[in-house]
Amino acid sequence: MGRITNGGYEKAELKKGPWTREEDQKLLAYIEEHGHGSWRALPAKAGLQRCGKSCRLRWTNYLRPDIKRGKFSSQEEKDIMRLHALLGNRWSAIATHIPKRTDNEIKNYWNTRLKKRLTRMGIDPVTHKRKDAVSGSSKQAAVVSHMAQWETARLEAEARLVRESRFLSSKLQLLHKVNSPPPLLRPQAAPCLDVLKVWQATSNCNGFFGPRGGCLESPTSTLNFAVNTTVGGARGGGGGSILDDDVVFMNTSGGCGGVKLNSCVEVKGKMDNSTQLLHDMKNTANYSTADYPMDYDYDYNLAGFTDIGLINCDDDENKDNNNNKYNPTDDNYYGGDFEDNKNYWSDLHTLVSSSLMESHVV
DNA sequence: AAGTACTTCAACCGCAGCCAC
DNA sequence: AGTGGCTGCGGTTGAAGTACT
Repeated sequence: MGRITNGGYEKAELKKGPWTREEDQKLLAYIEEHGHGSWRALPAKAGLQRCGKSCRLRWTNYLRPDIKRGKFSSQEEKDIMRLHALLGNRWSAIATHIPKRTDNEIKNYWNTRLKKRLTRMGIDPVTHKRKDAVSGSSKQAAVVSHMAQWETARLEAEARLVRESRFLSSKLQLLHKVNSPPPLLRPQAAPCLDVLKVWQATSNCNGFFGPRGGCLESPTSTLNFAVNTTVGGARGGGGGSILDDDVVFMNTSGGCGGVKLNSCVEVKGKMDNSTQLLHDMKNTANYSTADYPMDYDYDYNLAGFTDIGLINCDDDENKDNNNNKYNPTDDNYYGGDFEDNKNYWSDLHTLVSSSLMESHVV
């Protein structure tokens, strides 16, 4: 090889390719003992002939104890569909909303299965519209764009929280060292300023708001990870305290068509629990024209989105593959081969697209 | 049984962005 | 402001597994 990449800090003789059990054990043992700290320094300390990047990837995508492996549930499929329709190929953002799944796993699942199924149905997996349909109206495009903007704003807020929590994070890691168990860092439910959460919350579906309360966690969610690393006590259950930090939420004084999203996302002060946060978000979701922070010239009925998750949405349907209630990745699960599942996918697509089309009240 | 095509997914690559200096 | 270290992200690859002929 002899190749030096990434600015030259990754040396050439490092091992590549699949990880062995022994390597996994070394990495796990080291992180359990010390936390990962600097990924660059980790391989030498852990006795691994790998680059830090490879170690990070292995940990993030495979070894972390809070990763759910195995087949995706139908609820997860639907969530991915909705999120992809909204966010596009922003896998890390999507992973933020799919508990215990990594961005890599979701990306693979999309590329190898969901995208193909949509394509075979004549649905453009990029636009989520039927290929023979007229290319979307500008309003629909605006809706998607604005929702993506909203999510972007939220992610920016997340990033800021992460930055601001780093100081505390390092201190807590020290505490972990003293008071084991060390940072196996199971991300607990972190409150999430999340429009999708609102959709779910306003429906009867148990999706993102599981029995534990608002449990939006992702192995790759920097917010979740950081928040939990930082706060430790920021538990789910909807009532857990969130970071003692500024909270971003929607401007409530914008008025219809008046306020750009960027100006709407602002620090409004400190909020002491996610229940309050959710309450505010739900109020926002009640599409009061005056409250809704987007600047297009029609009302945007979020309630339309809540319907997306309602098919097959009872808890029984959401049993994961561990109890083998169904095999959601098997095309046969929905009653035969792909053609037989057309209804399922058609319904899903209809919900995704119709909620975009019909969700505004003219 | 053997060869080929297809599928899956762990892992890699390179870029972008953040941060410290 | 510029630079380098480092991490995170999305696209891509390729080995292994599976299905098909």
